[in-house]
Amino acid sequence: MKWDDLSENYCPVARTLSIVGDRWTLLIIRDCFFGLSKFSEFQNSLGITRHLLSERLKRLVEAEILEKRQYQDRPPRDEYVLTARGRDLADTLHALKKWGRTHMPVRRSAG
Amino acid sequence: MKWDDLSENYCPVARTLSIVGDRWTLLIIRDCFFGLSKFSEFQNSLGITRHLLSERLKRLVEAEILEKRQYQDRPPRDEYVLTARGRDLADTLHALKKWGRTHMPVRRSAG
DNA sequence: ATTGTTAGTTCCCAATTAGAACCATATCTG
DNA sequence: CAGATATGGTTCTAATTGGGAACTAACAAT
Repeated sequence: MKWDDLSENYCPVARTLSIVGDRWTLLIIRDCFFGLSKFSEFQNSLGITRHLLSERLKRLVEAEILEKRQYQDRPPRDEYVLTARGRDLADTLHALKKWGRTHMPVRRSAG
Repeated sequence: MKWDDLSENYCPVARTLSIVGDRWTLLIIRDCFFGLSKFSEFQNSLGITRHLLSERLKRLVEAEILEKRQYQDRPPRDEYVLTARGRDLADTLHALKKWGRTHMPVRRSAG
């Protein structure tokens, strides 16, 4: 199956998943909602390899979910920030959060 | 990264994604909401290989999102139906659907 | 000039996925 | 009963994707 084909699927769930349906993407977007924006911040937060992070960020920029912005000149530094489209994924993240809290509570050791 | 480790993550989004965050799982669950329940129904709907479908269904049963039920004796036939836990993923699917409709509309040919 | 930092890219090996073939159980046809 | 068909898988091999380390580039600090 080619996942890009899903972007033309009749089902809107499938179309959305063609962009955010892989293992890392929604975690990156979650981090954006937490205010992270720099390459190294994502990397430290997620433990993702630079290789994959680079690729995923590129896809998210192409999908106009993130916007790449140079925030300083010397040295040139970019940050990745949510677009309006990206911010609209808040509902999805809230739903995932709610399900996790309800159905996968963390048992924490006493104390 | 071992995705099973995510199930212990402090973040409920990450915990949820440890189960449903791969490429096929949410599409299978979507099909369950549409009323599909048999192995071959999922296979025809998704174009997934039997191998992967088998593996994903097993994981979903282990995660108690689907329940495997024998619905006839001779020949023995099973169906996979959503549990209460599984039905609670409705919000997530609705959020994905809404985003897809809004941000990835299908351009259909005229007529 | 050397070291450090950020943001990547390249390379190679491991793990996952795809696709086809195979197997088990049971029904149907004759 | 033999042979064909259907469902629900498992097994095998090849291709794709992911992981991890090393390398590169631009610049700052010392």
